[in-house]
Amino acid sequence: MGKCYSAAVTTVPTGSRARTRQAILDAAIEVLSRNPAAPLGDVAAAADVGRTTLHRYFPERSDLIAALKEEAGRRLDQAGMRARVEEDTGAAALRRLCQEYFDLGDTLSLLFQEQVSFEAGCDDEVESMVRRGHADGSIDPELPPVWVQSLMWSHLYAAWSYLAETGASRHDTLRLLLRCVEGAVRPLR
Amino acid sequence: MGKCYSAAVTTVPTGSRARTRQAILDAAIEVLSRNPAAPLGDVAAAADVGRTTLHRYFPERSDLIAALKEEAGRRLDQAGMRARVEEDTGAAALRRLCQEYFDLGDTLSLLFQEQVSFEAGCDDEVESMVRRGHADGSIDPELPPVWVQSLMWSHLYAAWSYLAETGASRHDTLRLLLRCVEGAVRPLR
DNA sequence: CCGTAGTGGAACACTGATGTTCCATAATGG
DNA sequence: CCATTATGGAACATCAGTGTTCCACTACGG
Repeated sequence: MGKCYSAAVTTVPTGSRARTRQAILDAAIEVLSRNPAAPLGDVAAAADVGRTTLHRYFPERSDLIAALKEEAGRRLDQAGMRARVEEDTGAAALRRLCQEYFDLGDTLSLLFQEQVSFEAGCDDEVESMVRRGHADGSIDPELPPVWVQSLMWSHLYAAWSYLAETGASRHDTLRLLLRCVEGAVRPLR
Repeated sequence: MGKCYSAAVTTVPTGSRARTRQAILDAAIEVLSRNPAAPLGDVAAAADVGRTTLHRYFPERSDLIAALKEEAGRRLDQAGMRARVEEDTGAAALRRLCQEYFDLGDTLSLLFQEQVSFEAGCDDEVESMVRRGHADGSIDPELPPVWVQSLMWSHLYAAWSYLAETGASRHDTLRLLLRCVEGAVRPLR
């Protein structure tokens, strides 16, 4: 909000354009995360813009989807950065990554609903994180990196749906999430 | 397959009708589990029937969906029966339940894709199973039953997507699944 | 105060999915 | 072998979402 882009030389959004564009993207994330087949009119309404305007920014639905993937990818990357996955034990890093992803909220739901494959997320870093966990004994060596990744996403999904179903607090849900991921990946004894 | 219904008095499927109907349902599960928005023509094609025939059995799309929910619910129930969730420790029962659900295959994917809420599954039995686990020390009492249920589903999702992504063997995937559910729910020490 | 950028609304053509009707063709059972 | 039953295909009207065009309105900066 209120972020001010210094005008670039190329055809880059002036203040107002950027704001509208962002409003549309935010609305799209919110609406399409609940129903991936929602009509564009609904997105426009949620963004508080006319359908015409939406088409002005994203001529075709696929353009919007593409921009959405990009946006989600960006947020995912940022979350990955914040988690500093290369520090500490593998399990501790995984814990931080889960927390950061958890905080993404609707963006997360979008990733589940749409086909935005999770490969988007920095695959390699996660893999090396898991391998480090294997080595330092914080992650069971029997669990392949890809599996751990799959596991993390599914736990995030669990947490998200638990939140939606029970109306539990974000805080408690996060605790359960981290507690169970920890238990799932650590060596059995 | 080959199940023979004794002709009832009311308008009940004769042999052939039942078979066609079932073929359509099976195809619908397969097709719609991959793309919930797939056109009915695709379902008909997968079932090796004309679109006309499909409409003869399910006049509207919503009718097909309803029948699908019913079918999925039935299979879910059967799986629940087979798991005998009221026997053994809570964790052992949970383990069996996971395995039975895992074996449902496409039906499972359908449950994820469609909005067929998981409440369909025998909620109460699962809850008492978890409570039993709390009591017998095989499931961490800090984990609410609904959370455990959420967790189970998400692990099943993880397993399914892992299978799809990596082409790992069903057997190995199941092992990972059970291993991690076990670790996730058992008391920390 | 005027010009421009950004916008919204109405109207339109187009497309793909849907649901219906009608008819011709197997298959099935008595 | 004939009547019933189940089916597939073609043609059709309908509908919702999409993408486009055009015009009017507003805000804002020079």
